[in-house]
Amino acid sequence: MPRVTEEHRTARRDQILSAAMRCVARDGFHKMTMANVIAESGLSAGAVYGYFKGKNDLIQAIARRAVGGFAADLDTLADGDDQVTLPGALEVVLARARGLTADSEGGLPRIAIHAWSEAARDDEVKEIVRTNIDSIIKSWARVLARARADGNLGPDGDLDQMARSMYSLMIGFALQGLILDDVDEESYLAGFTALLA
Amino acid sequence: MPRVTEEHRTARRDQILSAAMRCVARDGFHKMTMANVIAESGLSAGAVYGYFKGKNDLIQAIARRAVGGFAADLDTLADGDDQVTLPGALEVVLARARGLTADSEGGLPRIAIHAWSEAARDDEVKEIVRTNIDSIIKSWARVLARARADGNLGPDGDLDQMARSMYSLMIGFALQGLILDDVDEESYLAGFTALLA
Amino acid sequence: MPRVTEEHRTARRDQILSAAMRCVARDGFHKMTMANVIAESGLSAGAVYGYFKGKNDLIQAIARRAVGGFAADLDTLADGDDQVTLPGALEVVLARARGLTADSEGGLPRIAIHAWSEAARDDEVKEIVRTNIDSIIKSWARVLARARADGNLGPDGDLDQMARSMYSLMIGFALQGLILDDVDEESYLAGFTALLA
Amino acid sequence: MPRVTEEHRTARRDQILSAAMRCVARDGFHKMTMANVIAESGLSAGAVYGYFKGKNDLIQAIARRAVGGFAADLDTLADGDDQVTLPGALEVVLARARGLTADSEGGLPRIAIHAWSEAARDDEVKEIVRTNIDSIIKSWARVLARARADGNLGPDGDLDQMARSMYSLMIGFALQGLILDDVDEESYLAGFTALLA
DNA sequence: CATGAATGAGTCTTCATTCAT
DNA sequence: TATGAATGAAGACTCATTCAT
Repeated sequence: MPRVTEEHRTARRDQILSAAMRCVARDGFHKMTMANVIAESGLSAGAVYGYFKGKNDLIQAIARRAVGGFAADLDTLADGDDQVTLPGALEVVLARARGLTADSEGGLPRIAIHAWSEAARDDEVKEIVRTNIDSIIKSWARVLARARADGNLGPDGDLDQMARSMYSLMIGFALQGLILDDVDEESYLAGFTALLA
Repeated sequence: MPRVTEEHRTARRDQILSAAMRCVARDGFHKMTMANVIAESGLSAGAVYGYFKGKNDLIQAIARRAVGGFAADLDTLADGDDQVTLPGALEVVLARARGLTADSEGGLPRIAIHAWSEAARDDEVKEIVRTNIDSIIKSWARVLARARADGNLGPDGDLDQMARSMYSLMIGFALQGLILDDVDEESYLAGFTALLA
Repeated sequence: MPRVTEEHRTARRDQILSAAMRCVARDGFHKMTMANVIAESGLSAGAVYGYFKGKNDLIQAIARRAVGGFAADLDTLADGDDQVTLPGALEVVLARARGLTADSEGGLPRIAIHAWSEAARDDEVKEIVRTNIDSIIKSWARVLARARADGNLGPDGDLDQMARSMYSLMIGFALQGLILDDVDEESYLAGFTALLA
Repeated sequence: MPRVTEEHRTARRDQILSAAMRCVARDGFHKMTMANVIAESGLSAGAVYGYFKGKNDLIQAIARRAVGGFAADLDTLADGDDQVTLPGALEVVLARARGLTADSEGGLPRIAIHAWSEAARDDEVKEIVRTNIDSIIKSWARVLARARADGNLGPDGDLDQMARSMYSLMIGFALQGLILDDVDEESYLAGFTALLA
């Protein structure tokens, strides 16, 4: 029978996590210091450590949240009533990515890139990212199946293999958007559409 | 200053850089310690600092080397005599990426991912990566122009915009290859080819 | 204030003290954390602080209980009807020490050693230990007086001075029993008896 | 080919160790802070960590030095030309203990008590202390053998068992000397001698 | 009274960099 | 020019204690 409600705990955890994500977006995982997170969260050191076992635990929570949510729209597309085309589906996803970039938490795509980097050296983060990529590719495969059913995709080709290319197109946009100055959905989509033609 | 000395300097610098790249491939930029680099290079602290101003300088040199070299083959393709198709061009690049992964320096693609992450928080590295992406996209645009000239690509579409998708397909492969277990050039290419159909 | 409440208070205090002694036996005074004591006692932080002013207060209570009780049998011996010999008296005390080692509270001798160590740096604990040693030596002196009266000890020698050696023999056994593997009462007593011969 | 001589390293290590022993004598193992040791040694944090892996390593080195040296005289006695009696041997050892108490490093007996306490909770320190006790008991057994050969000890009794009592008498003196105010070699020896009579 | 979340000063440890030899 | 011992600021984490509920 907790003295403090479960909601309160969740809210506090979220408060810390959001603060930490702002730090990571600004500094990356390894230049994010616990002191910064503590200051940014407005709590005390002890409080933060009451909600997260340590910096590693926090990093994993951040990675989980950062890579999730990119592909939320894909399942909606696959299950929706509208005609599904590849450029149309990609457009929806890119729009989401754009939105996340301007997010209050400081840019999920940016954090996602840090998560990939961390996944390249830490097995626990790697597992988080792997699971996420798998899930997104599965979603893309469903979208492609739907496009094929709608007659907007040729009958040949393994959907999972094709989904990997769609995943690449999606994250490639996120990366280019962060590094280059002149990347916008419209021209990126135009390029992809022209390629398909 | 005699020429041998200059060669000696270059060799030494390379020796340090190679050691540092092994460290980064293993640990990432921020868990790479100068002590590790010093030990791995077999030189002394003072020596390393004689060739690189500091850790930042070293990081930038690593980033430069890591992101370079991915697209060396693209210009060859554009200038060569063989017919150029998109899947064919992508195949060449993926094969190169595969080769680099098993490199003695510990995997350039891995380091490249660390470089993107670092670019997201450090403007000097960002500039290095930006220049590199620009250059690769330019090369892809040349390849696409050649493919169009060869009649293997439709007449419509802005080549630079299309090149961005090709860049995405290329780096998406590198990322998936690092995180997922079952990524191979053949199936990835098959997916891309099916998409084009 | 009703009597039951007072009993309740005493029981609670004891509950905390026992929990704390298990912690000290396991971890020593300084690696014993209040959090551990709180968890081990099954009470809340506030409750524990209601019974003990703080960690120091708890440490002193533990020290008091740990060093007491070692020599309870000595007075019984001095006042009893049986013939008193030195090996016989020592045997009784060693048996008690053995028993305490296996105690539910985790080994009083072990805690006593921690108390000596603490006495070497904290004057309040030092006073507790000093009082206890004085008292045990006094008891030994009474036992020696009785042995002399029984004709089992020569007529010469200051009893208080001799008592100090008996104290040493007693605690030396406790210490050796904790550190060495092959210490048993029988052989230790045999050694002492042979020395006297 | 070290740039700095081995002697220099040894001297530095000793400088740190001595500083640390003063800290332990004053504060005990767990209230000894690395910051104190660093300040007391006059070196920097990094330097200290260059000579000791960490606090644990330092604790073990302190424990090793503190418990050693107590019994150095015993072997000399056993191998010497003078008649050996038990009170005579004990006197030599007590005199040494007295001397160490006033030592520049702050009192080896005091630190030894801390070491026993630590041995009760840390297996590595326990092993150090165990080895030391074993060795002292062995030395006492040699002294007793010599006393017996000299006709100053009865022919019966296992020497190793008797040696344990001698060890107890020795450390009991050290402990009492630290806690009680009125302990001096003379009266302690008188008590022991009277006991033997 | 009881609770246990929150506090924040204090610990140990690392590591980029320098500079006397 | 080369060395590597030394520096010390900065980082992650702990834990005795309090106090709002």
